[in-house]
Amino acid sequence: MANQEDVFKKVISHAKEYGYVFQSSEIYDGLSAVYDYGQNGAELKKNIREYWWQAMVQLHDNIVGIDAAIFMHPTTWKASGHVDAFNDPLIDNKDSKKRYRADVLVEDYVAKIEGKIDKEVTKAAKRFGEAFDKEQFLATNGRVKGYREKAEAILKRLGKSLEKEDLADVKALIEELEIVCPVSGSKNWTDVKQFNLMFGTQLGATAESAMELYLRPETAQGIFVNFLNVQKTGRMKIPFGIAQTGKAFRNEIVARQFIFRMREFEQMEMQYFIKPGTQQEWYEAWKEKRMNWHLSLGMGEANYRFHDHEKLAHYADAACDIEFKFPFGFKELEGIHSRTDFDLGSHEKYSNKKLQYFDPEENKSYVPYVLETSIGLDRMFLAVFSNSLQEEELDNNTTRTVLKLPAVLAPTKAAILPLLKRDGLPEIAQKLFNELKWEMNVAYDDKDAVGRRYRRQDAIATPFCITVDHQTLEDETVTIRHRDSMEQQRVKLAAVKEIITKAVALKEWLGRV
RNA sequence: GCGGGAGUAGCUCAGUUGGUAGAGCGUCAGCCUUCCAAGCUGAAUGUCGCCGGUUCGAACCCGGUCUCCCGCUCCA
Repeated sequence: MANQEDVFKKVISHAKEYGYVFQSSEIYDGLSAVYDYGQNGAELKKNIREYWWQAMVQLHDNIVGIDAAIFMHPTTWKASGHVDAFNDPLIDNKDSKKRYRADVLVEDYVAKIEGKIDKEVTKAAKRFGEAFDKEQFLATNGRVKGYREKAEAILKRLGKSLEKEDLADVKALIEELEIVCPVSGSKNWTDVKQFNLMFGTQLGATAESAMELYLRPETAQGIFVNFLNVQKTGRMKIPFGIAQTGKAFRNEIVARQFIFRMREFEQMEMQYFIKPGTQQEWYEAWKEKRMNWHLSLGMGEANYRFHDHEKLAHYADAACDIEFKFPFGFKELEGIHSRTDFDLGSHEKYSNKKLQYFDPEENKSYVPYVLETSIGLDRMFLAVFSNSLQEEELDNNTTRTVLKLPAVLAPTKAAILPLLKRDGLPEIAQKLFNELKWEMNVAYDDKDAVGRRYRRQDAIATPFCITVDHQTLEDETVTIRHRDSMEQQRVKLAAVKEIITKAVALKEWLGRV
C-alpha cells in the first residue's frame, strides 16, 4: 500500500464491499456526511459500545449508565453555552478564499489598537521614569484617549450587532474599519453568514404551538441535568460516575473523511463527579485508565498519543485528547476534560434548582467538579477498522486481505466449515453450528474449496474457523484455524465451545491491562 | 463555502476522432476436490451519478446539479 490516500481508499471500499459501512440513502445519490452501518458494521459497532460500557459501568461499582433523550429543553443549551458558542458569524475573503470568524476579525483589529496604547504607555513610562502614573496617563493623554474611545465604540457596536443578529452591520463595520485579509491583503469580502452548528427542529404538530428545539450537539448535558436524579435514586457517593452512549448531531460546515466527522454521530461519555480540588489527580487517573482501555485491544502503543489542549474550552481547566494514528494521520479519538463546576453551576443558575451534593465527611454541600471522558464511537470504529485491514504477502506468492479485528470485537466469532459437502461432514458441522449459535455469532459455509472459505472469513474478520474433516468421523476432533497466524490446532469437538468462548471473553482482553 | 481530482457491474478499472458497454476479481447454481482465494460448466447484474442542451446519434462534447476524496477553513 503506497501512500496514505490509497490506504484510506482501500479502507472505504472494503467497508462497503463487506457490509460494514454504506453511504446513507445511496440509491438517491447519498446524503453528505451521513453513513449507515451494514450487517457487519452494526455488529462491530455494537461490540465496541459494549466493550466500553462493560469497562466503564460493569467493572466500576461507582459508575452507572443512563440513556437520556436526544430532545432536551431549549434552556439546556443556553446553560451549556452552546447557543452562544455554537453560533459563528463567518466571512470569506474573495481573493484569498480564506474564511474567518467575522467577530474575531474585528476583535483582532481592536487588539491592534490596544497594542498602540501599550506602545504609548511604554514610551511615556520611559520618558517620565519614576514619576510615571499609568492610570493618570491613560485618563489624560489625548492620543491614548482617542484610541480607547475608538476601541470601545467598535466593540460596543459589534456586540450590539451580534446580539441583534444584524450581520449586515457586522460587514459594514469590517468595511468601515478597512480591515484587510491577512493573507491576500485585500478588502474584497463576502457577506457575513451565520453558521449555527446545532440542528433545529420543532416539538409540537402545529406551527403556533410548536416549540423550537435543538437536536443535542453533545450527550453530556443529558447526564448533567440528571445528576441529582441519579445521585439520589442510586444512593451515589462522591466520587461517582454517570456513563452514557448515544447519538449527537452537529451541522458541521465541512464534514469529511468518511465516518471520522459526520453530522450524526454517536458518543460514549462518562462524567465523573468529584470533590472540588481533586480534579488534577482524577484527571491523571482517568488519562491512564482510558489509555489502558485502548491498549487492551492490542492495536499497538505507537498508534496512540496524548495531545494537551493549549486553548481550553469555556468550561475546562485542563483538557487533552487521546489521538490515534488514522490513515490520514494522528487525529482526536477521545477527549479527557476537567470541566470544573461549570456545567452543574450553570444549570443551577438557569434552572434555579440546587444541584449540590452533601458531603458527610466535610459536613457541607457543594457543587461537584466534573471529570469527563468522551469518545466518538464512530471514530473508534474507524480506528479499529482501518488499523485492522491488512494485506499480507504469503509464501506462495499470493496476497491475502485480512481484517484483523480484535477477536472480542469481531462481528462473527467463528465459522463452521465441513471440509467436503459429503460423507456426513455437513451434518456434524451443522450440529456444532446449532450448538454454538446460542453462545455467539457463528457462520456456516460449505460452498467452494475450504481455502477460499478461509479467505472469505479473513475479509470479514472472523477470528476462528472450525473445520470438520474425515478424522472427525474417527475420533471426534476438529481443527481450529486462527485468522492471524493461519495456523491450525486439532481439538476435541466437545472442547470447541469453551476454547472460543474464552478467546473472545472480556476478561481475556480487558483483564490484560 | 472556495480550489483541485473523481463518479461506468458488489469491488478495481478499460472504453479510440461521438455510432447503442467490456475485463479481472467477486456473487449465484452445479460438477470436481481430504486444508489456505488461481480446476470445469453455466448464470445473473449497468437508465455509464442525476437533469437538461448540442447532434441523425452522447458513457464520450456543453451547462447545471448531487455525491465522494484531497487542500484551505472550522472543529467543545
